[in-house]
Amino acid sequence: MSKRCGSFPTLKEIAEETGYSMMTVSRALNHPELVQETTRDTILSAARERKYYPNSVARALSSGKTSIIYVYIPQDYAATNPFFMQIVAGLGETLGEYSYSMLIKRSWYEGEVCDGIVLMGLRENDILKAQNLAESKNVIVFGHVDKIDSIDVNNFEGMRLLTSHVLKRGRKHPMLLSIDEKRPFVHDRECGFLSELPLGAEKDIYRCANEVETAYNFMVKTFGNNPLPYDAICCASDDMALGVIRYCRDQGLRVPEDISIGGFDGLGKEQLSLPNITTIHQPIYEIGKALAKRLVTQITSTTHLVPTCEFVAPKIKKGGTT
Amino acid sequence: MSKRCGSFPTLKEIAEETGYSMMTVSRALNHPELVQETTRDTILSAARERKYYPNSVARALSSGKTSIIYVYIPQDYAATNPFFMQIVAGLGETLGEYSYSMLIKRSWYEGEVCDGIVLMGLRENDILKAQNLAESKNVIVFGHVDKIDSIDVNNFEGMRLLTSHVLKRGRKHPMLLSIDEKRPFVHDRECGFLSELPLGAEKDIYRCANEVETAYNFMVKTFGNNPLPYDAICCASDDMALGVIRYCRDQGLRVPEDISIGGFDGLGKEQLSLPNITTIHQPIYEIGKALAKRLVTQITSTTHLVPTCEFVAPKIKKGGTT
DNA sequence: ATCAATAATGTTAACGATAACAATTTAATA
DNA sequence: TATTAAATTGTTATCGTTAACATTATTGAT
Repeated sequence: MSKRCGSFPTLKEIAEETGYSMMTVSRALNHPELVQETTRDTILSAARERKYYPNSVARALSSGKTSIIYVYIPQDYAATNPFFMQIVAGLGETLGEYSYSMLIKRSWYEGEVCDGIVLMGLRENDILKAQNLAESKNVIVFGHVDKIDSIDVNNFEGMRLLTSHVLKRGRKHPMLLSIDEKRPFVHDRECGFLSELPLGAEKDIYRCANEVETAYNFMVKTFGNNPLPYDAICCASDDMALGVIRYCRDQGLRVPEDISIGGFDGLGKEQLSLPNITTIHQPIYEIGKALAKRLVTQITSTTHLVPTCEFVAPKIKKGGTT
Repeated sequence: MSKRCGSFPTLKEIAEETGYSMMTVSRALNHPELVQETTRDTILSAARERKYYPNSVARALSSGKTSIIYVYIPQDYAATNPFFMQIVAGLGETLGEYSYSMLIKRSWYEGEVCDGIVLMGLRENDILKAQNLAESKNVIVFGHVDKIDSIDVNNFEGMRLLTSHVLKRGRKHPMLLSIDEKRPFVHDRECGFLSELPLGAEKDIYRCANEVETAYNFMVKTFGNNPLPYDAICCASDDMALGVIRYCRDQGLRVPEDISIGGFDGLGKEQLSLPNITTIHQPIYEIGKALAKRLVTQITSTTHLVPTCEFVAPKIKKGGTT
């Protein structure tokens, strides 16, 4: 049978039992310094004995503060995506420290009642809605968005690092296997790749869907059994790198002796290959914590904060494939 | 600056604008069949135009229903633990289908206001509290608990499967590297191991902490460079199996030619070894979905449901280590 | 045409807490 | 001692919505 609130007392009952007004009871619990010591003791011990717990819903309605942060995980990503799971873990960790709870949602609209909102994986057509939302609510975004407080991985720098790394190891002709989506992070990674190469390297960028199988098939279809015109392959994800490694080995190429292969993400998949893939590690968990901290700052700040986008530089995690 | 509810209208304002009472507006939105078609149209279009969104907090206070499910992830587990993340993902998936939201918490007390509660990873001293809680609230537990609706992996059957598998492959003397914790799931796995062996096999159960390094060190300390008196090692987790594999290879033993090694969990770690570890795969994501479904049933049921513990049998995922 | 049943809307009172202001008591100062 | 400031407690209104009951309008049956 559906169970209701149980038998816990309300503030009113505690007030009646102790003979004080509801307001004094409320104060004894929330602002004990405003209440005389003796009454405070009376009230607090009565509350403890009768197992009084404040009703968070009533409190939220009255005070306008919910202590709840809405976290939106876009529906078009699997909920088990380690990327989002790590961010959520980081968020939860830090929000908890500030006594905020985290409400996970998979679709969003403008009318939610909460103290703050975390958005991530925004698509082009969500951005305007998000900027709107940010005018009346405390919002923080994972990913680079104008006019909203946001934190992003420096994808440009990440791919620049990887490209520079293979060049330093003596490779002359790297290609980039990029992701077949029009997303800012993809573009940034491509620019990072180009920044380390002479003009004209655009032709060395290839694109396909971000999956092991697809990357493998793409390589087969594009290069078949012909000799590869490249001596290094930078991949926009570790998944793709796994597919590419398989293709190269199929072709009898030794990694890293004959060809260098680098990945991007560093969320664990790089360990699925032996030797481990050299990858660009995104500190996702730490970013989750940083997002939470910034959001709390925004909520508790009394002055208007200028929206800022912070870029976190990822680090290279050297494996054995380069 | 801390931002408030923004400029969204309340139900009262919609009522005033359309000339109807608040109650009629409320009904038009929640029980449209009770309202005349013409008024319904007037109200609904006004609501849409003015971007009215019901205040979920007020609704919850008034109706006593929050549409929120509290999910407790024990504090002594990392929030990034794939085990919990997978369950949470499954929970979120199914709860969303029933329009429930999921509030992630890391510590719990009895006075929460919510429609239902999911508990997992309960310790001995939490169980009584949980049973208490379940008397007045809708509670479901991951893990076997008396008197509360719960779902658990059949750990006995899982380890029995693994043990039986290595025996069928011709091994004669398997040992079990179990986890050094007094938890029911550990005990069940040990019993599953024993069930396939002749009496006296208790002496073949060893225990250490559930970590790669610890398992490796334990093996070094226990068996050193002496010849192993076993031809198969069942491990209570894939992490431990990884440590054991390293030890065996250090000793010059070939896996699986000289010795069979099996793991438990099947959450991805089994792929970190080449060949992949033969493991017992726990369908955690599906269990998350099942937990959600059972909880929703409990919430919406009008009759008292007898608490049941459902055991889900895990399946063996054959790798190359046995 | 009358009355009962039904449909459509309205009124009042919660839900459980806190904010804002009012009143009282106590302490401190001149 | 008078007077004011500070500390303590109380009163009232409010947050935005829905449940329960009350009213009015409409329909159908006799």
